[in-house]
Amino acid sequence: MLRLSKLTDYATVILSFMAKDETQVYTAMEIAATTGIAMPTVSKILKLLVNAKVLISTRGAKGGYALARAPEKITVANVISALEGPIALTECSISQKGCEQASGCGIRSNWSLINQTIHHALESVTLADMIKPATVKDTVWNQEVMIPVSSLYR
Amino acid sequence: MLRLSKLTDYATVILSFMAKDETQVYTAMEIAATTGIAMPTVSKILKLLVNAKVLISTRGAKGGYALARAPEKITVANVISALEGPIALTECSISQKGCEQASGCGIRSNWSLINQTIHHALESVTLADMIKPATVKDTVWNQEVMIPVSSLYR
DNA sequence: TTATTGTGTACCATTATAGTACTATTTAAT
DNA sequence: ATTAAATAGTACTATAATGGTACACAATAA
Repeated sequence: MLRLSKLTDYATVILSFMAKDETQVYTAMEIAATTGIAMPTVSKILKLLVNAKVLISTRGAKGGYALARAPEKITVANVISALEGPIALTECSISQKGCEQASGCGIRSNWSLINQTIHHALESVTLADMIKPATVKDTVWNQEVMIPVSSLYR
Repeated sequence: MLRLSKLTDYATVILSFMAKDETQVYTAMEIAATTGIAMPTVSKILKLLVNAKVLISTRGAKGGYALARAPEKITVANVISALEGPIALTECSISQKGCEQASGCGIRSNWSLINQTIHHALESVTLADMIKPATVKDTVWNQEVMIPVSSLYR
């Protein structure tokens, strides 16, 4: 099904909430209460997003989390790789060890092209796009977004 | 990691082997022997590919499997959905049940755009592309393939 | 009629995921 | 200083998904 993990899904919900006021500092508890996601789970996700530098945290009393940069600069690819590690479809796109299929492994380099295409697609959508009303009109999606595949080689 | 299952990976190996002679009928055993994938696993994958109409099978003695159509007409999206069901990133892109996040679910329709983009990317690559030598030169990838996102709404 | 080959379903073991718990660390307020 | 409010990090557990296997059934050619 080519699915994302539930945690990644939650992360987008959390981030889209936080993006409503991009400079405000939210505590994990606030976020849990507003989104309806269980507190420990929220906490786990926030930690991962901090490690990936999508969020910044301040510890101690009056601490909390805030976006590390403007929603326009946070891509879906950022979020996914924060939660799930490198974006790649097949095992051997990440590590090559022990991949010795007897036949037909000129495939690999072609997979990597597909990976890049998808990665590119995911990088072209930002958090700002995601919180726009979905009226399709005047979203970035409506402006003939084109993906020049050759640009992947640069 | 946005990963594909191992079975899907195997499927591409199997199909790229079969595409070498697109009209020949191969038995599951032959395929297992050539690819080095365990026979029962090969069999399972072949069954799924038949159900998805990527392969056709003939039963009985002298039976076996062959491509259902030319490699140019078999897309990566076909293969993935055969093995993993509908291509969609989030649960609620498939079934909507019980998705009542307290806040911020104008997101969903935007996810569906991303889904479509990725689906489109996967449909633009065929089995024929995958078995081409990976020399990048004169692959379809080198011809400024562009994906007009607005076309997704048609 | 028999050997060969695919079909379908059910099952099990292993792994990954989601979720939880707990301890340590940092900072603001008193 | 001390306390309370927060995040950080790590380790653990239960559940679900995945990969892989087994077996009875169906179809076809010789």
